[in-house]
Amino acid sequence: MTHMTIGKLARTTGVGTETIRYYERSGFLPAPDRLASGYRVYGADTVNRVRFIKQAQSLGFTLSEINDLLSLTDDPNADCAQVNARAQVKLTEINKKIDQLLLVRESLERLSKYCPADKQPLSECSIINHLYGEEVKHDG
Amino acid sequence: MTHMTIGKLARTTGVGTETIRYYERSGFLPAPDRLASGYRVYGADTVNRVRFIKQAQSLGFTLSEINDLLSLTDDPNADCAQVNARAQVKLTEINKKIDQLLLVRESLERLSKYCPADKQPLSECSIINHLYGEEVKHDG
DNA sequence: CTTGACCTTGTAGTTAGCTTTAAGGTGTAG
DNA sequence: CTACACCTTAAAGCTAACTACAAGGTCAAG
Repeated sequence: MTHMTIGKLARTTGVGTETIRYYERSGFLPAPDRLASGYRVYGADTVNRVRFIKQAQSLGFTLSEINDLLSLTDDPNADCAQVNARAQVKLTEINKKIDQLLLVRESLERLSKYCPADKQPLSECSIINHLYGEEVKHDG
Repeated sequence: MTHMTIGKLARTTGVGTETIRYYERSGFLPAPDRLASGYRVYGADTVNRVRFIKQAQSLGFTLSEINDLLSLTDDPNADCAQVNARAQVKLTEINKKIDQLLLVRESLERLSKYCPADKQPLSECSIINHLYGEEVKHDG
C-alpha cells in the first residue's frame, strides 16, 4: 500500500489529479517514480507533502510562501525561529487585511444607515451619492 | 475646460490611461466623442463615473457589481431599496471574510505560541508539525 | 476480448483587473 | 522645424491557482 497512482493520491488528499500534476509542473512536488507504463507512483511522503500544502493554504499562505516553508523543512540548518518569523509576517498581513475590511464595513454600514432603503428616488440614496463624490452626513 | 483628453482624465482621477481604455473596452465607460485626429474627448461626467468606480472598488465591490450599480443609476425606475439590498449583500460577504480571517489569525497565533521561536530543530516546531498533520497541544 | 475506469502528454482556458508592447500618428513649445 | 509629450490600435502578458480538453495508451474485471 506504499505505492499509489495519481488518482489515489488525489482522492486521499482531497484535491484533483490535475492539481497534483500542476503542483509537479510548478515545482511544489518532486517528480515521482514511474511504472513501465509511465504512470506516476507516489508514497506516503507525498500524501504528507500535499496535506502540508493544503493546511498552509488554509492558513493564508500562498503557494510560493509554502514553497519557502517546504525548502526550510528540507534544510538541515533551518530552525524554528525561521518558521516563526514567516508566521509573524503572515500574521501582520492578516491583521492588515482585517483592519481594512473593518474600515470598509464601517463605511458601508454608515452609508446604509442614512439610506432610506425604501422606494425613494436614487437622488436620496446616500450610498450612490457617496460614490459620486458627495459628502454624507455624520453622526453627532 | 469641459473637454479633456485621456491623459488629463487619467491624471484627474488618478488612474492610468490604459485603465481608462480598458474600462471603455469592457463596457464600464461609454465610448467618448473623438477629435478629428481620433483623440478621445471627455467631459466632467466621465470624471464622476471613474470616481464612482474607484470609490465603489474601495468599498469592496467588483467591477461587475459596479456595473450593476451604474445601470441602476441610469434606470429611471430604480430606487434606494435596490441599492441598499446590494450594499447588504456586500456587507454579508465582508463579514464572512472578516470571520474567516479571524479564525485564521487565531490558528496562527496558537501555533506560534507553542513554537519555541529560537534555534530549536524543526522537529520541535509546532507550526511545521501542524502543517504535516500532527496534533498540537491545547491550552488548559 | 471487450468494456470502462484510469493514466499519459501538451496546450489552452478561466477569473479579475489591469499592464505592456509594438508601431505609428498628432499637437505644441521654442 | 525640431523635439517631445501625447495620442491611436490590436494583441499579448501578468498574477494566482487551478481547470479543461484532445487524443491517445493501460489495466483489471468479467
